[in-house]
Amino acid sequence: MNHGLGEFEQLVLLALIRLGTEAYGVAIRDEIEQQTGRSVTVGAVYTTLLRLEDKRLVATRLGDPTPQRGGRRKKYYRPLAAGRRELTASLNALRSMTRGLTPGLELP
Amino acid sequence: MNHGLGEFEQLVLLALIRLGTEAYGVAIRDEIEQQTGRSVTVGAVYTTLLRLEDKRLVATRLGDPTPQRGGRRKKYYRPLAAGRRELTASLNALRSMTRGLTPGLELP
DNA sequence: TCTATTTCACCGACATAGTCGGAGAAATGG
DNA sequence: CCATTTCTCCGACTATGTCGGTGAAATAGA
Repeated sequence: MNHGLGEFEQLVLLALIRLGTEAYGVAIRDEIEQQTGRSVTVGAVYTTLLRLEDKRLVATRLGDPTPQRGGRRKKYYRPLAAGRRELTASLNALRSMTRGLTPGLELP
Repeated sequence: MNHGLGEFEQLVLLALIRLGTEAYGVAIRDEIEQQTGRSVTVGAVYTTLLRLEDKRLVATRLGDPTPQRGGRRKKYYRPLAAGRRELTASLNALRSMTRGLTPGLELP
């Protein structure tokens, strides 16, 4: 029986939600770096995305080539209902565990 | 180069903080089960605790035998400064990523 | 005392998640 | 066409997560 999502899986899922229709590999990497300040390689992102897809937590659609040098077709990712549910469950677990703790630790 | 804490490591660290001076194997397991509703084996807890100790994120002290049947000596765990720092960093990353999202996802 | 029973700590083995470097597919500009 | 850019994905390895089970103390009660 499988338990929750790993920490990085959570971050990737959250990036998908933040980016909406513009969520593809490189943008996801950038979003996580921007928001968390920690450096991330695209490779790590794609591997995680692949696994989330295997688990049917995210789905993809292909975009059109963009009119710019190297503008290869992008592959856009979006969370499925199951993915959102898992994410919510993971975050709720943390919320429960942090409830009542000193600010800075508590996840409001 | 190693990045943050895994999800379960976060939960264990949080349980240590919640339990204060009463944090030992079984109590930690129970606390996580109580708060998150998900079932956890003691083995999983001890393995994680061992690894956190290797990484110098937690320290231990031995208690006295308690006056009850089977009241074997407990081993109490407490987070070290480095452990609290790592935990805070992980939680802050999630806070940043959830900021601005619909309630239920956002970690206040 | 000695044995059954309870409470714990920890090991061994395997499954899942995280990380990175680099290969290689498509697209355009010259 | 060929160099260059943007992007996807593979292969290999490390780190985390999980569980079943072993066995060390400790006490209750025969």
